[in-house]
Amino acid sequence: MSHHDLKLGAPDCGDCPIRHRAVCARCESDELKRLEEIKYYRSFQAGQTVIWSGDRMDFVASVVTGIATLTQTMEDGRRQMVGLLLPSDFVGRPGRSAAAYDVTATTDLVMCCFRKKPFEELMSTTPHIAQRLLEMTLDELDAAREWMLLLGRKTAREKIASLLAIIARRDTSLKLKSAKGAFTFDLPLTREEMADYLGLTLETVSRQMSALKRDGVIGLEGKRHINVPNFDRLMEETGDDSDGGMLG
Amino acid sequence: MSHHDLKLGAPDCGDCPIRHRAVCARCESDELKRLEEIKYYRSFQAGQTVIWSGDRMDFVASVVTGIATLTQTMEDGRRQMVGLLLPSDFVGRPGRSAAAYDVTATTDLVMCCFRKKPFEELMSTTPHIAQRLLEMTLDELDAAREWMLLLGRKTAREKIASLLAIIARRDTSLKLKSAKGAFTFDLPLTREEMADYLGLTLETVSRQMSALKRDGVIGLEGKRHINVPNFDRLMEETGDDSDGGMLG
DNA sequence: CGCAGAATTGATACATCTCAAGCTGGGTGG
DNA sequence: CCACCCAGCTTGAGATGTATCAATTCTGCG
Repeated sequence: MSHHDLKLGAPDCGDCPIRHRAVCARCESDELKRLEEIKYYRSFQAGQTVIWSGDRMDFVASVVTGIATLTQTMEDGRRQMVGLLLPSDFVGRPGRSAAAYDVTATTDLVMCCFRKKPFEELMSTTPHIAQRLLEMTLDELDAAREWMLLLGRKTAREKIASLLAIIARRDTSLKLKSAKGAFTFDLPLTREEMADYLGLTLETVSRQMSALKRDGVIGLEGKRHINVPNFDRLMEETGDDSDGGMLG
Repeated sequence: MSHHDLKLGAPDCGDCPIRHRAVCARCESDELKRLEEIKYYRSFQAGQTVIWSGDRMDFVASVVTGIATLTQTMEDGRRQMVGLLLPSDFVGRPGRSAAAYDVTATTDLVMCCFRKKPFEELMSTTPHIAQRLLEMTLDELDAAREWMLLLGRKTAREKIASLLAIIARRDTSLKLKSAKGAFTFDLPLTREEMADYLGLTLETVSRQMSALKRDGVIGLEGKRHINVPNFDRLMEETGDDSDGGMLG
């Protein structure tokens, strides 16, 4: 364990910022207590690898703060991001001993880890964890299918617009939003990471970002700070249905 | 309900060909009994739509025999397949009232349907169903991520080879296989459906099929009957790691 | 100041798409 | 039983979007 990968005394679940959205969301206080016994925090610096595909993985975890990515790499180096993990998202698969993907911290990252064995035992005895995990997994599957449409059928411009909309929407659901109008956020990804998310090259990402700026869809301050004068305009560029598709 | 969409008296779960792989795989006989009370069979002809995206969906179901697809369609008609449902696969999401995707029978299809409300109640009381559904959903998520790599980074030739390998492998896991060597199967998809799966046009699919035939990777008898003289050769064309990635 | 990583921009190559013209095989009606 | 028909498929020629290769230009930081 390097000094960049710190195991920390974990704070109380009661104070946890993701308490109500993570895999533990539905737990009663006695269940929470049992989780606390098997949990520990780990921190990673931006750019650090959390785990390599194929490595033994003896824990599962929730992202507490920061952003991590799941990527697959082909033998010749082609890379595709297959997961973007935000606070409260879950990493690892109960019942699997090796990591299936590379997990990387793209920002400074704090994870709440559970030793896998006891976590699995806990899962089989307390339905609340399994229920919540099922719900989260179904949500991820829906997101993956949306992503497949993007990868298979959208143009480069639509892909960029879609990614910006996804990040903007997430940010907006946390912070408050100036109704309907302009707002602002920071890109948590480099151009190359955006390219890996979208199935493009970083040059194409750069060109399309410039094009969206030239056309007034977005504004750029520095490389990472984006402002969107008109969210509806951005949405038009994504190619998606206007009504966000109510799934109930 | 048209005469092509028949509701049938459902046979006994004991005789069910997917009993050991479907969502009911882990159920005890008393749980099975309760499932039997809320289940009914429906049949569809090849080409029929099971349900349209956005429609009210008051059941969930398992595919018993045949093949169905999930597809998303953009306003201008671009289509992307996001799921390929084989016998024992599950359709529908507990806790959601509307279908999120178009579901279509690509072959004649028999589904074992459960009324959604009672199914959800059953799920919350019997952990075996939820456990199995979680496992199946995690498998689907892995498959979706594999698919994302295909869509984002593989060439047309690699996409075709990958799809053929997937179908071949599935067929082989059912039927017996002539060890390592040549074998044979039927494509359950039209060229257009293959294109929708792979994020290509049907012309590109056709050209690459011809190229793989010319290069001796596959043989074609008619349009749909494929034979693979050397499975390893086909695998080399997929671009995937040689060792099938042990996930344990 | 000046270096290094990140990003932009340009010129060209190439894979796939698009549009268009035939082919093929299985089913149907005369 | 044959001719026709039509959906599914193949093949061709040319257009186009994105990748590739190659310079620059930013930006933050030691």
